[in-house]
Amino acid sequence: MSPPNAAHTARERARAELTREIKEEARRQLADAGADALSLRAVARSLGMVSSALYRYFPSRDDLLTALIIDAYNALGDAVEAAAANVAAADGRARWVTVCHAARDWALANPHEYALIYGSPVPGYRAPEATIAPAARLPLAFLRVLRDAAATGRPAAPRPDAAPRHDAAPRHDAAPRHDAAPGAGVRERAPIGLPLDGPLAGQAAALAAALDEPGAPRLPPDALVRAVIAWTQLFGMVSFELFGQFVGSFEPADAFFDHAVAQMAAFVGLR
Amino acid sequence: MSPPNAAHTARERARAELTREIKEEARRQLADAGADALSLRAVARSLGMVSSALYRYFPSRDDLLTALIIDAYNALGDAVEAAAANVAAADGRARWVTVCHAARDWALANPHEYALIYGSPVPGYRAPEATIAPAARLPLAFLRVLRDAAATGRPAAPRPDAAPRHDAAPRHDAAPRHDAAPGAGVRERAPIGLPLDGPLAGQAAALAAALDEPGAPRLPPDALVRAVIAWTQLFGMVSFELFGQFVGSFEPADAFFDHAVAQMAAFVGLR
DNA sequence: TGTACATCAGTGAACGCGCGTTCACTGATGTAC
DNA sequence: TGTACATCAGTGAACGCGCGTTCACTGATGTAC
Repeated sequence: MSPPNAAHTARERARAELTREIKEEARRQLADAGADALSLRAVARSLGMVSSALYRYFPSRDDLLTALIIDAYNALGDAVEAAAANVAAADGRARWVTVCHAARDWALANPHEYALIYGSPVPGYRAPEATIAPAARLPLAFLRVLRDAAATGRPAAPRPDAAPRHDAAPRHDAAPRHDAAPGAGVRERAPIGLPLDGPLAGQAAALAAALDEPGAPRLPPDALVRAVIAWTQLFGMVSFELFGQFVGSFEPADAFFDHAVAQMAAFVGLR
Repeated sequence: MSPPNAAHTARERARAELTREIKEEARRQLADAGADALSLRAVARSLGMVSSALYRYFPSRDDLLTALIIDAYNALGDAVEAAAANVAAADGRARWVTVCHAARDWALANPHEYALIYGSPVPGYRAPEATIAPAARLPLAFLRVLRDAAATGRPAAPRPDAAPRHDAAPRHDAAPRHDAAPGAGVRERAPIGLPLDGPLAGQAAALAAALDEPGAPRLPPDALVRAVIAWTQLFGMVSFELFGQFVGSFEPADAFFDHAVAQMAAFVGLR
């Protein structure tokens, strides 16, 4: 017997295959001309079909877009989670660096899919609920790095903002990293630093509670805020790089990115 | 006699007026449907003209887009420079905060123009050279804040990453800020912190040299890199806020933004 | 101040294009008995 | 194993739409003498 949820009949296999091919071709067109230029007719043409045939697979252009968006979030989520899995949980800093690079690498390799999910919204398109969970995978992966480091690593020194040891900024290569100082970890709470004031403290506490997972320690609100700051920083950099704001300054941006990621690691308390 | 460069004849006045009106209407359509949906025909229709008449003012759709992009960069540049001018040069931290808020305010008030210049590139559109100078105004304004603070302010304490004093994150309001600690300034160079490694040090030094202005002290490469990191951070946050990535977490983002700006101020050495 | 000519703004029709979506249809694949 | 019917994929034509751009034109505004 074939695997449980697999398609059995020729029809089902053909359908799954063609659905995949349609999305592939659509992604190719995305890369050529951007999301707004994505056209059902052009996709159908490339596949040697008549445009109306696509309606057997996606009820409308927006549904195809939604599928691409979900796929993109999942591809990025896969990349980041796989990267995190390659580094020991206790080695928070190395894991952080690896995960940041995985996100950037994916974005550079798939610039139009990146633009689709992190660029300006497609006019007239409203993202449905189904995109929320895949979209959350990346930020959750980042938080997990912090949480794991806090749970398994050695607590960091009391001065969170003090300079990390003088080492070269991490090289960016494919090999998994296990070369950071053993026992590096995340501090449990920032003893020094800007305190969270009124409304932010409330938002952060609520979000931390919403992110509770059974068995895992709750992230301190301060750490959560720092993580979100780092998250925005990461995507600010990637967007600038991809969308051309670095032209004439830090381009190529590899060295800048390495350095900024190291700074961020210190900022979120990983050392 | 009328002012030197003013239009004299009725024709010239009418032309200037209509050019302005076309751009205004185009901006309105931008706000409705985004850059890709910007249509010469729709603009003409709204103005009660025939579409071909627009070609007397802009030789093509792309030229109209370019004009909007340049206007947007200049509007943002105006907003930021005006904000900076409202705070004493020596009060680096207050000036930094003000300038960051001015940028965010402009973006929130003009989301589609923001998307036009800081969002995903419009497919098929290649920004001409004429956009470079207006685009540089904002980063230059930020650097000027640092430079002025370094030149006129009191040098900061030796521990750059140490916590600033425990004050509430700055409130975000329209009034110019003069309430920060007198004599606050920027440190001349980060005595502690991640050093710049090979390629980055070279890039940063070259960029610092390229930014030289007669009479002004050259920014240390380390400070320049920190400033650029802060710049990407700022626009990462604004983009996330505008493009909807904060939905369900730090929304509204005011408190988060205030806090992050304060952290950034510390990061770039302003206190 | 008046006239003759040049410049320019705006018109209206047209070209050629591509789009998303609907619909009645044909023929192949799958299912129940 | 064979037959009758239901399901589904893909076709081809059509609807109605909007777009950017070109072109010959009319009539108003500006300029030189």
